[in-house]
Order: sequence, then structure tokens, then C-alpha cells
Amino acid sequence: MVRVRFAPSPTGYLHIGSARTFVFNWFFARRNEGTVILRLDDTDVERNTEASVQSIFDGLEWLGLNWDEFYKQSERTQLYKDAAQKILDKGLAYRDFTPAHTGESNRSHEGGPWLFNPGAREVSNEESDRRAAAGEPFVLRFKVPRGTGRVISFNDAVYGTIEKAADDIEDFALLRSTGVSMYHLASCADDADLNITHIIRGQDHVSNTFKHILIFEALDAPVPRFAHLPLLIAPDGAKLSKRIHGPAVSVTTYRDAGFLREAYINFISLLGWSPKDDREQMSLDEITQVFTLENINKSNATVNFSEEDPIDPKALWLNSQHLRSMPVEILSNLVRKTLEAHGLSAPDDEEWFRTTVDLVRSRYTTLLDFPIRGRAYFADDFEIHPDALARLDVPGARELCRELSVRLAATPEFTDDSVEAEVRKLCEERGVKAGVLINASRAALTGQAVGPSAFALFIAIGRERAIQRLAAV
RNA sequence: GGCGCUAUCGUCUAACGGUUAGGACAGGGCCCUCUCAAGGCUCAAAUAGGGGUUCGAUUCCCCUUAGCGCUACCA
Repeated sequence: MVRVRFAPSPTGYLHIGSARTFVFNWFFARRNEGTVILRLDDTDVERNTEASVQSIFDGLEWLGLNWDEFYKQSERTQLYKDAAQKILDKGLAYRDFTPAHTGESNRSHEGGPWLFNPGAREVSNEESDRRAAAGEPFVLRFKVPRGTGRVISFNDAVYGTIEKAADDIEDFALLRSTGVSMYHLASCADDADLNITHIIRGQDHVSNTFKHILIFEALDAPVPRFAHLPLLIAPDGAKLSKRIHGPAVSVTTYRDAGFLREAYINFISLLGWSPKDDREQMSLDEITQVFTLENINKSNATVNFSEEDPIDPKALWLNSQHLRSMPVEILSNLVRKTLEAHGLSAPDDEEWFRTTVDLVRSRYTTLLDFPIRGRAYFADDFEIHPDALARLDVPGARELCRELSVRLAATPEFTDDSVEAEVRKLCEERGVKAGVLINASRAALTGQAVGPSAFALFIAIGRERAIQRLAAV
């Protein structure tokens, strides 16, 4: 039975790296009919914010991938205290009474890494108990085995065997002097308690894994299988950060840019994973069917974005692919919501709406294109794009439009064939190329210089509106 | 500094030790065409460097270089 967890800490919004970790956990669990657990790792009271919790849920809600169980570490503190006590009782941890942040002077040897505070390991149990009872503050540290030649190793599902000498691991903290659990302890105690079978997380945790194995062993808990994901980095090669890279790393930026959730998930799935064939556009089901940990890459992946454009071009392309291939009923509902969010009322005629959405979608890339570039289909107040204006400014074009308006008004027949016949006939009479009128009428009807085939467009705009708009040039 | 991980076109990536090193995005060109997309065709673009092992290395090993991660009473 597969059980995985996604464990964000609420210290910022949901960013693309976290989202990908969640998505990979989800695909793996769904592929193996397992359980997805969402756990808020909120042990750092100082840095956690309610706004952050909200923004993480906002992001997850948009992704629309469900989870089966939910926990908050702040509500499980007793579990961590018990775990800490157990480790202390087994003699695998010790109280360190050294004041916090006393820096370099505590290095065990010159030039080397900090491993433990001098003398702290040697305090006798009796003295330790006495000082603790007297209320002296301490941090509880794991007593990493030293001088034993022990090498800790694990078989990562992505990276294969990774090893590290126990002698190179510092005596990491389990409990703060406030008694609150540190990340390592809380995370492992939870993973053990929740019977997590696979820990799928960012590669920035590989070095922590050795510590975690030590904790699982101390807790007499089975060590889960690990799969570390290559990191997502910025074009400048740096780790993605809110402070440096701004909103480009936030999931909601893509949502607000009019992305389809399927396209976004598709995009981040392809960052560090591939189906190993040449498929790019894939549905959630297709990815679920072929997703394996073994197909995850080892090297970091760059998310492409710039100051001017916070969206990766490939993500945009994938979005346009999904936009044109998804069922039109589903798309029109999304378009309806988008229109409403832009102050446009959704049309009552559902059939007309779907046909129109279907007509224009192949040249749009995001949902935002519907209320913006496609405004003229859904409202009567729209701007004429400068390029469209140029089409109308072609000598004679406006007069042709007005004449076409008169002729269309003179006959009740209004089909793409009848309109086309009328247009071609008029142009022939005047000895101008049909393109002149076609382009000008597209500009008059939609305010855009570009768009669908002109005659389909007449039908989409409708007889009355077409006559009015042509007359008004 | 120490420890760990990684290295194929600009980017995302494919290639049982044997391929003209493939696909996609972005870029150039052509076709189609009432415009723009889409679609089709096409051009340019990569195995970090050096040693091995092998009949033969993108692929296995070592070194160098570069990048990233960890090295907190953050997660």
C-alpha cells in the first residue's frame, strides 16, 4: 500500500517547485492506487503566516488535485515530544546547554564543519537531568555515532545509492530550547506515524536524508523509500526565490495569466520527468498511466522566464494546445467565468456561445484572450486595434463596408455562403480585390486585424450587429 | 573550507556500448491563404575538457572544470 505526503511549510506562497513536488507525489500515488496526504509542516511559529496557508490552499485548489488525508504539525506536538523522549531514553540524544548562536568558537576543529559543541556530549546523565530540572535551557541533539566507521546509505529511486560517513554528520537539533520540535524530528515522527511508504521531495533534502534515517532507526520505524527530485532553477542558474525572481515562481501567476490547470500540470510534469517517448501534450490520465519514479531525471531543470515575460514559452505553447483540444463544453464554462471576472455578462444562448468559443480558440493561447482579444464577440463596447484601423484606412474600404451594410440589410438571408456571395459581388462591381473588404469587415466587426475566416465571423457576430458595425465605420 | 549530487542544441528532453545524436519550445525560411493562428515542409543549433576500459564510448571508470544542494535552536 503506497502512502505519500506533500508537506509544505507555510512561510510563503505555493511556488512552482512545491507544486511540482505535489504533482509528482499525486501522480505516483494515483498510478499505484495509493493515498495522498497533505501535511502542513508548521513547526516554525516565528515564520508561519495565515496568509501563506491561504495562498497555498489557493494554489492547490486551482491545481484541482485531491488529497485523501490532512494534518497540521502544530496540532501533533505531543507526538514529537514523545518521540524526543524515546530517543533520549535510548541514549541516542543529549541535552546541549551551550547558548544559541555562539558561532565559530564552537567549531570542533579549525577549518572543518561544525559537528557538535565541545564538551556537550560528555555531560553525564545525572548532571544533565539536574540542570534540566533546575530550568536551565538546552537544545536536544541527536548523538550521531562517531568513530565507528559507520556509513549511512540509501537507495534513492532517482539517484541510486547515496552514501555518507556518519562522522561527517553534525549533531543536529531535535528540540529547540522552547521545547518545540525541529523540522527533522517532526517530519520523521510524522512520516513514521502516518506510515509513509515513499518520500518524494526536492533534491535539497538529500543531505538531510542521512539524518532522517538515523531518526527512523532511533524510533524503531521502517525507513521509507526515498525519491529526490531535481531542483527547478531560474534562467540565471540560481535557486528560484520569491525575493529575487518575483511572481514568476508563483503558481497563482499562471492561474491569473489565464492558464488551464491541465496545461500547467502538464508543463511542470515535464520539468525533470519525461514519458521517454516524444509526447509533450498529455492529459492527466495519460501522465498517470505512465508515471514512474525511475523516469525522473537527475539534473536540475531551468524554468524559462524574464523580467518582461514571467511565463515560460513552452508553458504557453502547451496551454494553447490544451485550449484547442479540450472538450468545448468544459472550455466554455471556463471562458464564461473568465468573462464574468472581466465584467462581461455571459451570453444566454449556450449554443451560440460554444460555437463562438470553438471558432476563436484555435488562435488564442490563454483564457484571458477571450475577454481581451475576443471582447467584440461578447460585448458592444470594444476598441479598434491600431492594426485593424489600418485595414479600415485602406482607400475605399470604409465606403465598401457601409455599402455592404446596406446590402445585407436589404435581404433577410444571412449565411456564410450568402454573405460571401454578397461580398464578392460588391468587390467585383467596384473592381477591387475581395481581400480589401474582407479584411476591413473583420476589423469593423471585431476590432481586430486578425481572426477567424471572415464569413464564419459574420455568422458569429450575427446579422444585426454586423449591419450596425459595418454602418458605423 | 567540508560533505553530497549533477553535466546532450539557448531551454525542456530522447538515445540495451554500435543512430546521419531524435523530438519539442523559442528563432530563420518556404507552402497553404481573405488576415492571424493552426497544419505541412525546411534551416540553424548539443554530447564541458582530459585520460583510460573496449573492435567501438553520449552511454562504463578516473581526474579536472563548472553548476547546484546541505553545512541553523529554518523548512
